[in-house]
Amino acid sequence: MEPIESRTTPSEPACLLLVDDDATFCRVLGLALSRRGFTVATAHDCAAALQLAQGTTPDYAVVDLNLAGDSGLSLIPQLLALDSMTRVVVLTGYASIATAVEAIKLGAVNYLAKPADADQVLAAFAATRGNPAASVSLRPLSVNRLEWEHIQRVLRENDGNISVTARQLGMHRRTLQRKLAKRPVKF
Amino acid sequence: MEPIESRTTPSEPACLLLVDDDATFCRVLGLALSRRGFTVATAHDCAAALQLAQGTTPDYAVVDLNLAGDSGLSLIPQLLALDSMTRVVVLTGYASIATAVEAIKLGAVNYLAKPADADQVLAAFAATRGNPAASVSLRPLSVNRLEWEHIQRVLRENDGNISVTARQLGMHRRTLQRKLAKRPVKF
DNA sequence: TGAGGAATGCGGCATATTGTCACACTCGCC
DNA sequence: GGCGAGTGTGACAATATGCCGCATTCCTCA
Repeated sequence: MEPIESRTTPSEPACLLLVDDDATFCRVLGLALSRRGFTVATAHDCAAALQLAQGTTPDYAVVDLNLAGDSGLSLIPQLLALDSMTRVVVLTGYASIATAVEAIKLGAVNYLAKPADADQVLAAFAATRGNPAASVSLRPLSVNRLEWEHIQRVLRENDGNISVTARQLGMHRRTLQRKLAKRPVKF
Repeated sequence: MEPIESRTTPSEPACLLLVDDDATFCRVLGLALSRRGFTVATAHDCAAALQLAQGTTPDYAVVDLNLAGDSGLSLIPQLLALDSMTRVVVLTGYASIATAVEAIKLGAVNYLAKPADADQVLAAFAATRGNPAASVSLRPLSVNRLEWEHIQRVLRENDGNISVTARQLGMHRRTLQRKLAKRPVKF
């Protein structure tokens, strides 16, 4: 009901660190976030992320888990060591309850599964203990839309390999083919 | 690989509170845990659980989420208020990342999805920051799993209102009911 | 050069899921 | 009491899916 509260102050734009090894994803989400008033810095691996964070400690951070090399999980305490006030949300395409539990224990304020848009990320930042509804997005994705996004994302990660994707997604290859054949993405 | 470390001391049996509205489940898991050296007390709702905890503050607690009436989620801070040293593990048949995040934020040390046996529960108690007992899978969610997570999240946002949730999800109410009635976790 | 191995595209079913309608019931409310 | 909204359930047709098979292409490797 209430509008999403922006945590940015107009006089002083909040600094946000975006860590994801997918350059395209970084660009798209980064642009969306900067349009919402954040000063966005992006990094594609842990080392670069830390270097950026040491330069200007970010107020917010969005980190992917499956970075090349080590896990983004280890980045959480490192960022918090630099500034314990940083609000870190984990955003990953390889979501699992186990890593979610770990991420929160390590100090992340929230945990999102891709696909997620900028508004969902903002809502995730706003989440506080005892106020779970903070992750409320005004319009949740329809299950079909969500499925489509997810399929596209995993397919891309597998370089378009339909067989592997179908296996990972727990569906039959024939079924995946048929879903992909249907161009119209249902609302 | 390494053997599960029991946290019970043989000289002084640890007290464990088991909260689940399923009487049969309580009996089976309770028996298994008591055989492993715990003094087990069981409760089927929040009120009874709190009453027991006020009598003898438990060292460990296993709480289900979907108790009749209010959520077991609210039980976590209440138990910790009585004794902040209590190690609380959430064990639910309707596991989702959203509730897992909430549970950990509220102070639970771990979060398990049913079905889980006594040994898994013990391992969950032993889990500490940086030493995740749970296996971290680096695999994308199956579409079914993703759908389930999404449904649970939206359903929670709507305070369990099935009709509204179905509309937001773009699926028929009847279909949502059938999905919810079905076995919750599919790989 | 030819034999695996893996992916792909597609047809055809049997089975499972879903959409749709209908009906009864419970609440909270005016 | 009547109204609107939500819920649980059954029945049935329309789709979707799982699962087979087969032909084809593209690799790799001996």
